[in-house]
Amino acid sequence: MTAVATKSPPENNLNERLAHSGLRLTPQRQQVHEVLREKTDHPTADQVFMRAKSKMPEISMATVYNCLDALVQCGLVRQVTLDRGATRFCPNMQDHSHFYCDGCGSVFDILQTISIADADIKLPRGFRLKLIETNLHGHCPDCATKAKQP
Amino acid sequence: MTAVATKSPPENNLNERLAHSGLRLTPQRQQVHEVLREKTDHPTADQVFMRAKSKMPEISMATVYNCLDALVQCGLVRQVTLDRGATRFCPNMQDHSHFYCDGCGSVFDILQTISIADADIKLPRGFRLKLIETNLHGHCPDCATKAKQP
DNA sequence: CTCTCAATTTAGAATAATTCTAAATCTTGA
DNA sequence: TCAAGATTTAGAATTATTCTAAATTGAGAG
Repeated sequence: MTAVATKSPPENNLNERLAHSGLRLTPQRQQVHEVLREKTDHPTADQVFMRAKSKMPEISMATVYNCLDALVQCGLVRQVTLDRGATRFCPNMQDHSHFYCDGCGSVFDILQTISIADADIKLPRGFRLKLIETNLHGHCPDCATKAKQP
Repeated sequence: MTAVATKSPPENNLNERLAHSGLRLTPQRQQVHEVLREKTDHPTADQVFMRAKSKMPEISMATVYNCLDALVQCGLVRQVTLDRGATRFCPNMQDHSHFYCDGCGSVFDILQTISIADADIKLPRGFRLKLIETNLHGHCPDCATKAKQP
């Protein structure tokens, strides 16, 4: 459902969203947000740290975690936990799911997904459903080929 | 799809499944499997370790991880990663999903789910889909109530 | 404009989760 | 009975995340 989400305004959106959650717009939060939007390859906190650091050398790991948490809290970033490894972060808030390759661990964006409306999930009384996270597991083309003729 | 999974035979199933993946049945693997079936509350590796240890005091953490990996590999146990915390383990292989409360972090089993067939996910050429993991996020009844009047 | 307060950032220590290592033990099949 | 390979073990090592306390920042009051 939900036709194409209202095109998210570029950057000013950030300030608004933060404010709405009672958070301030800081250069660090801006930087972290930018890093995520620049390359949407589901980086880990550590990768975000390194990328942000190249632009803003004094930024610290703790701040990166703080910023990521702030962005998640105000709904601009999603956390993606697919396996035992580090959590990844995704700035795409449009409905989409992730394909995780059990072979090589790569993550692929899959635009198709299952919306809350379509799913028609019936929860016990009192539960408030906010988000359905759909993770697809299997083999990517490369690993699927390798698996056939080892 | 897949009508009710063939009722899994009690324990002998374990040997069969392990063998099928070229793995041996060991007392430790048996114990870990038992621990998981005893209380299906999605324990972390550490919790499994403690429970197994109470029955088999010499078992080590490394072995617990080994056993869990073996059980996952041969399809008797599912890994559940819902947040930044430790991975949880679930011995219920029937289709079901997990509800994760963003408020208190509790995990609830939700029997309803979306099967591969129902979802009708269209993947790019070459991808092999093995499993759809559906994680529901939101607030459990307790936390939903608290959120209303803070 | 200056002061104060609360929010935020920072470095580094601390903790938690997971993996690795090398030696000991066990199992299986020849 | 033996050899080879699988498995377990303790503990070290690594990785991921959180915590702490001090320094910095920015907004609003006066």
